[in-house]
Amino acid sequence: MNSEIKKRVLIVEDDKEIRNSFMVIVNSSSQFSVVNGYSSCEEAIKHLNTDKPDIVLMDIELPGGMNGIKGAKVIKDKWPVADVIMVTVYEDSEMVFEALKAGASGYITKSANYRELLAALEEISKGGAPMSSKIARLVIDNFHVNPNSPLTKRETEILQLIAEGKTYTQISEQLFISKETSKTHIKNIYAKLQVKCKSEAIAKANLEKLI
Amino acid sequence: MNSEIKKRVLIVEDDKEIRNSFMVIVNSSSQFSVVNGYSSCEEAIKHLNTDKPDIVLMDIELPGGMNGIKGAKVIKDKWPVADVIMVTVYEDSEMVFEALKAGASGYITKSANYRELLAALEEISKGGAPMSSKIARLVIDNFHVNPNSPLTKRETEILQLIAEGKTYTQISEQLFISKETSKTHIKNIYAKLQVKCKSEAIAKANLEKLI
DNA sequence: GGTGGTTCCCTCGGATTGGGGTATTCATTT
DNA sequence: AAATGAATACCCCAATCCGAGGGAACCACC
Repeated sequence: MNSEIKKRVLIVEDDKEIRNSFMVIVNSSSQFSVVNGYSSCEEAIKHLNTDKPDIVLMDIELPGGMNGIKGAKVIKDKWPVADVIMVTVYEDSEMVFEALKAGASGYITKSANYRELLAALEEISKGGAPMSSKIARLVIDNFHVNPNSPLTKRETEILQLIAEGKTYTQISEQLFISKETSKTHIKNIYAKLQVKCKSEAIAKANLEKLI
Repeated sequence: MNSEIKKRVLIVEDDKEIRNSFMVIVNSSSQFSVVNGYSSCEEAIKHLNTDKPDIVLMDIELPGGMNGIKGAKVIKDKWPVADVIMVTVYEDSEMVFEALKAGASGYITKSANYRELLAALEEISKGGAPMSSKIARLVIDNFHVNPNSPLTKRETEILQLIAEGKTYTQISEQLFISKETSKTHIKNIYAKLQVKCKSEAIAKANLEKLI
């Protein structure tokens, strides 16, 4: 394959050994080539316009001012065409979701061998989202709504409308019921969720995936 | 491998040919065996307690009263230990998310050959979430927040609090600003999003992934 | 016949909301 | 030096929304 059309890979990783190891692996491929490697996000961000990466391998646990999450956000902001793959030692649930929100499209561990690393690059190149089984399941499970909701169908329906910020009046209009009925339902929701205002109800509903 | 510890696979698929083909493939594996195959969710649900499936292969486009989405919901409700894999011809975005919300843990196409089908079963057995590259990316992209938000940092922060149902007063207390300042920010948010109440703001924010 | 879900009604006062202005400070940009 | 954008703060005002307290009817499913 001609080097002109090789995908440009940028590596941000503070551990020099890992960084070099990743560089060697990536450069060994006919499809990818490393355009640069940095030990901090700040440096990487400075040279985005000249590095022009297609793919960024971003360490999450970075020393100094900017961690990988924030780094991914800035990079996606300044150079949106790049696909970001997070590289981490932990598969911590909270961190995964923060990284995804920040714009990451893949998630691999530092223990990845050359096969896994190249597979991830290939996967993201063809429009996929490389990640481990565990993380895939984590992400998918995050969509599941709680099947053990204490709320009735109608109450859930109304809770959804509350989540959209609808007022009593709007809810009653939308569901073709009286305003008083909406209020009754909401009172029952409050009792079941043990909350005392819309705010708390929505917060609790999101927490327990009731909607 | 002893048949006693084979994973019990249930197939719900109205097309007899596909159903039989899937049955043969699954039974050819040493790890899995088909406990039953039905052409409708209703039938499958009736026999859940005797079929005791570990994995359910569920067709989405099912004729009659109950489609696969609703079917998955009921099955996860009545037999929660089962992992549900949706089987479909389309990779329609809306349908994917509905299926995931309903409790599905995997998503494969009907065009899957025996390798792909068995790979999906193995993947879900080891706690993963089998899906195509395209769907993985769809799901991951769904987490990304819009980097082109018209809102400032502070406004986004306040919008998040509104989404939690907080009132002006609560917001001002939490951010250590005056109540009037919260109002000013919210007025600006309304102007930028072209909405005129909290409800619409939240709905629009969710739609455009502003938070 | 009971239970649970959904519907409807009443009263009440205090808090919240949204719309209209204006203004200061600070940092960045031009 | 001027301008812009962001964040902060204050004023007035009317509408309504909210949460809490009751009671009650209808229907479907056990």
